[in-house]
Amino acid sequence: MDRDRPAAWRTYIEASQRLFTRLEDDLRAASGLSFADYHVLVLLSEVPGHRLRMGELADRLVFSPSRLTYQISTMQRRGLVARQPCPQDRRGSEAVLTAAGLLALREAAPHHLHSVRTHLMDDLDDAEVACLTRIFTRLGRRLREADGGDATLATMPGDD
Amino acid sequence: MDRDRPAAWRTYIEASQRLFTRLEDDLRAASGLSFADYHVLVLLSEVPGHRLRMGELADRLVFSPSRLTYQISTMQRRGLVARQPCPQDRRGSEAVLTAAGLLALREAAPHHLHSVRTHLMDDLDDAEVACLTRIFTRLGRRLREADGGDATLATMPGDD
DNA sequence: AGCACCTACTTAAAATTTGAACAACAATGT
DNA sequence: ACATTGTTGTTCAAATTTTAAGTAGGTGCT
Repeated sequence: MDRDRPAAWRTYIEASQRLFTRLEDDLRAASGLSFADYHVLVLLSEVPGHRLRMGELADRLVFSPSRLTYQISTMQRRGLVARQPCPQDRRGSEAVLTAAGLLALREAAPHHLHSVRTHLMDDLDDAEVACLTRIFTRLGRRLREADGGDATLATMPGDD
Repeated sequence: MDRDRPAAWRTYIEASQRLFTRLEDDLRAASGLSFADYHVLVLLSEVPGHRLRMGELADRLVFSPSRLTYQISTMQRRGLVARQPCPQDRRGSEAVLTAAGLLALREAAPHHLHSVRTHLMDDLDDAEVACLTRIFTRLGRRLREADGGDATLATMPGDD
């Protein structure tokens, strides 16, 4: 079984790549939103006040700070979000969901969810969904922890 | 259970993003290769003659043609691959693995595999690996079919 | 207060990716 | 042979992303 693990990894990464590409194409065609746009809107819509600090948003999106700056700037130009100075900390700013942004999300969500169902979920039985959730919940938790704490790769075994 | 499926999807995509970022950082630190570089080297190393047509390589990498052109150009500059005209079809060219490229791969592989084990595989039990493989093998097959024959070929039971 | 050092975000320049247009060739029909 | 259409890969400009500085606030120490 141990020899199958590299194969498992490659299967996973290639199919994921294809899936992301496909879902992004669908989303863009249906709503004009990129994947990143959509995720920003979802995250903001879920949070009280519909606003998040830039840094917090970057963490959740797994984006670099400057990438988020650019991302929010373009969304701001399109009226999907606004940028406001943070009251507590005058260094910071917050991204705030606008009415137009919320509307765009409400418009796009059903298409996107349908797309996710079609391309991924409908093909999975309940046990597989459970397994997927379990694996990636655990993985996500571990990686988030590692990002904060000691992240170094353990010593290399001299295997070849 | 149906309400958990969007959550499952988001868990999966966020953890995947973190994982890819992490593995790429490790790979780059250990070998100076990007994820794309590494993947190109792996694909070429596995194929007879260590050469692939540009189009074929692009398909397997899930890259656009022009992105592959750029990717191969940079690898060519670094001596990891060479570009040769295709004998059968004078329109085409092939990417060929060089000795230096093969060496770079042999050098990088153990680090990378160790990284994959550390960040993903060691955390999964056998049942989870099996589940992961099953899900993404099926998904990959379905998406490849969808990408190719839009209407007529999609429903054909392909013999591979 | 004054000063060294963080932190949060932005900006600027370089690298990468995309998308449309292109050139070279192959395949097909006349 | 010759025009017609489809493939294969490249090129160029524009959009996106990364990397490296820069800016403006905060924090803590004396």
